[in-house]
Formats: sequence, C-alpha cells, structure tokens
Amino acid sequence: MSQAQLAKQLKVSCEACSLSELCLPRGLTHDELVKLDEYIERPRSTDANSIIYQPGDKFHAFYAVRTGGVKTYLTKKTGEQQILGFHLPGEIFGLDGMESSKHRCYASTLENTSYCALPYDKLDNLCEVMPDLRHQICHLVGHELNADHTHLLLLGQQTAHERLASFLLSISKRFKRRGFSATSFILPMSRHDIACYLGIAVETVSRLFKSLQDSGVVQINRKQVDILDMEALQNMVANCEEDEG
Amino acid sequence: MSQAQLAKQLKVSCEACSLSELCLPRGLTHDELVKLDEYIERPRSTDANSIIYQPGDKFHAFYAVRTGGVKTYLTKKTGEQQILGFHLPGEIFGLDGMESSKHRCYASTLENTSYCALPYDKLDNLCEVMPDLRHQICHLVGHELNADHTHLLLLGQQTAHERLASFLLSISKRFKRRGFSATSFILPMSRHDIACYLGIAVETVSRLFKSLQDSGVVQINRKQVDILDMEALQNMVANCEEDEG
DNA sequence: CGCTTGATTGATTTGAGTCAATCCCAGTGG
DNA sequence: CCACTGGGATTGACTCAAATCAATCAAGCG
Repeated sequence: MSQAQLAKQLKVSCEACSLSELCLPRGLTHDELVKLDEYIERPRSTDANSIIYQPGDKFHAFYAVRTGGVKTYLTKKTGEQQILGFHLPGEIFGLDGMESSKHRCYASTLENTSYCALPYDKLDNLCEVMPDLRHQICHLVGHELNADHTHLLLLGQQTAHERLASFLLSISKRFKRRGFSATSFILPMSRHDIACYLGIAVETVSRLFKSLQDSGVVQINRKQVDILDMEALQNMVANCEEDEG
Repeated sequence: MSQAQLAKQLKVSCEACSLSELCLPRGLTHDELVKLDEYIERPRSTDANSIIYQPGDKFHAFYAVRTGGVKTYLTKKTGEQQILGFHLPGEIFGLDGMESSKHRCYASTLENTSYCALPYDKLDNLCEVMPDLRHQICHLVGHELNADHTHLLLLGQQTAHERLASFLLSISKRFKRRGFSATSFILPMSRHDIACYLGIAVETVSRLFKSLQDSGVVQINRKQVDILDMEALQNMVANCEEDEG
C-alpha cells in the first residue's frame, strides 16, 4: 500500500469504515457515531512483531484492529508464552487493562497492522449519555469472556486433534464474518503462534496439519489453508456450544 | 445454621454486609449504597450441587456469593466438564451472560450456598448516574478477564505439579483476603472438581497431593489443607505475574 | 451395619513432547 | 539472474508425563 493510500485510509471515520458493523460502533445511531468519532485516535500503523503494550504499561484505551492482526499473550518467567487471543480486523483488544488501569499482558502485531485507539476515559464519559454505547461495550466484553471460556475448554479438555480443528473452524468463521471465504484463506500467524495458542508443540501442529491433509479434510501449503471437507472438520470437535453472537 | 439465623442473615443490607469490601459495593458512598440496595434481590439459599443457571437460560442478573461456594463450567458433548472458576463469598459470577443476554455456561453450588442477585437492567440504569458503580463493575469484569487469562496460562503452559501449586496458592490468597488463615483451610470442592479446573485426572490430583505431603510442603487430610512451607509452594510456580488487585 | 460415593494407590499404556536432522522458501547480495 | 543464507516448517526417532484401567480404602449415611 502506498503512503498516499495509507494516509487516506487512516482518515476514514467510524461511520465510513467498512468494519463498523463488527466493531465498537455497531448498533449506534448516526448522531452517536459522530460524537464517538471525535474521540477516537486514528492510528497508528506498525510493522510485524512490534509490541503495542506490555504488562505494567498504563491502560488508557481499548484498541480496534483495522488491518493486519494482533496477538495478546502472557509469558512464564522461563520464557514460554501462552497466546490468549488473536485479533483480526474489526476486533477489540486491550481489555486486560480494565482491572487495575495497568495492562496485564502483551499485545503485539502479527504482520503490518493498523489500529484505532478508543480512549477509556472518553468512553466512560460517553457511557453516561449513550446507553447504546454502554450496551455495545458490555456485549464486547461479554464476548471476550466467552471466547476465553471456550479457549479454557479447549486447553483443558480437548485433544491436540480437536484443538487444531477448533482453531481452523474459529478462524474460518471469523474470515467469513468479514466477507472473506470461509474455506480458503491465509493464516496471519506462524506455526509457533498457533502452537502457543493451542498449548501444544510446533512439531505437533505440523504433524496434525499433515494428518488432516492426508485424510483429505484440508489442503495446507505454508500459510494457505483450503478447507475441503468442512463437515468432517466440525465432526472432529465434539465439544459443546460456541457462537460468534 | 438454624432457619431463624438464616433469615436474619439474609436481610442484611449491603452496607451492613461483612463482604461489602470484596463485593460490588466496594468504593461506593453511603448514598450510592442505599440506592443500590433497593434493587438487590436478597437471596436465595440452596443445597450443594444445585444448578443456579445453565446454558440458554436468560441472563437477568449478576450474582454475588454470600456463603458457601459456586463453580462455573462448560461441558463437552461427551460429558467432560471444564471448570472455569470457583467463586467464594464476596465474589461475583454470571458475567458469561453479558454477551447475548443468555448464559453460556453452567453455575452450580459446591455446598450449602446463599447468594444475592444484582439485576442487570437496574445496574445498567444506575450506571448512568453513578460513575463509581460503573468503575467498580469495570474493575470486576477486568478482574474476571485477568483471572481467565491466568487460568489459560496455567492450562496451556504449566505442568501438573505447577498447576496444583498455583491452585493452592490462589485459594490460600483468597481465604486470606477474607480474613481467614492463609495456611490452614478446608477446600470447598471435591478432588474431581479440582481435577476439572486444572485440566488433569483425579488420580493425578491425589498423587500430587501425596507428593507435596511427602516432601513436607503441605499436610493434606481429605479437604483439610495445611500449608507448611509457603515459600516452597511459591517456588514451584515459575510463571509470570499475578495479583488479586 | 452394609451401601454408596469419593479418594487413594498401583500397573500399564499412550499422546504428545523433546531432541535432532533436514527441508524449503523469502530475502540478500554478488 | 541466480547462488547463498537464515529462520520457519517439516519429518523422524525416541522419551516421558500424565492418562487410563483396575483395585482397594475410607467415610458418611440411611
């Protein structure tokens, strides 16, 4: 993308943004949107692997991914990381700062990424006069909690096979929601990141991708994924409910 | 507890409740508390193993444990459950309903339990005029998110030994915060529940308790736990930050 | 006092991790 | 334009932590 194109894109208001139906503005009226727009800090574009915030940093805003992708993670003292979530365009991150006004985990970019900042104190004030905004924030926070719960079920009770299938289905669903193909897409994260998210070893990810491919369920080439048999993939996940809401 | 005692306790207002410093009312002024108190549905006392809500139930309130204990959990179709959290007196649960106004997980009691209900629509209205309440709710939600994140790190990256040590330390810390001993307490949940929370087998829980006991770190007798060497326990958890805030 | 349910203990198995080579591609520089 | 190189990805051999299977054991309880 050229500098000119980038600059143009970055000026886009929430109302004109193609992601608004997925993002914080969802469900707000025109007037509400105009008010909200005033306060949004329009971004911020960074390379891959740059850290947006880390534990101890002051929490002053929620963030919304515009292009690219972000991972949030915690680390053990020994260095191993647990990825808490991947955040695709239109998704919010940064909620880990709500408890104490300090962030508790790391957020870093998976690739070239641009994102908006939604200052917390401004949102808080707007909540007084905009019930719709309040409800939308509750919805987003609730979604985050439920996503974490699904992730807990995955890490605690699913086999490596089931984990990888769940992961592919989750990514597929999210691409679909953004208007992209649900069956053919490019993974924005490395094998290492997938492994850290699923709580398994990188080698296991490789082996399982191969096994899925050998059984004709998917076609994998590096980061390019083609789901050949969606139903088979879904059958591998024998767990309970999940929904994007 | 006799019926008379129970009835008396149940009438206690938030302001008079010994748990208010841990619970939703934390940080509110007298006037705010009086207003809040009007809306709180005072409880609700149940036996062990009774289900408070389950997936699909309409979400209409947050709940605060007064006495006893509650677990929230998800299940796989095959029946295995993943416990998402244990909730002790003064702690809030029910946030899983925020996304869609339907609950997404199960909540059931560990023992004889009483709890208050905090109707969501009333809280929402109060948020308009009580910034302190808004902030306290954000704090609680943020705490829940961070607790889930710590749990994800535990399930994804810690060994069975580390998990059990983390669990004991977490329970110890929470008892201490409630004014009880940090080193001698009675676990409110079964071995099975501990196993489901930690993502390991019941037999493993038993073996690890024995191993901790053999190495002189703790003394375990059924549900009675005595921590003999707190420092050793803490050294077993080689992971990153965690704080009760 | 037997019965039921939860907890412990032991023997054995196994899914996934670890260690150790390659392999393969993207990016670099000649 | 192509050889070189470094880091992610794959593959294979081997190991091991924890699961599973299978008895007891202990403690409430009707």
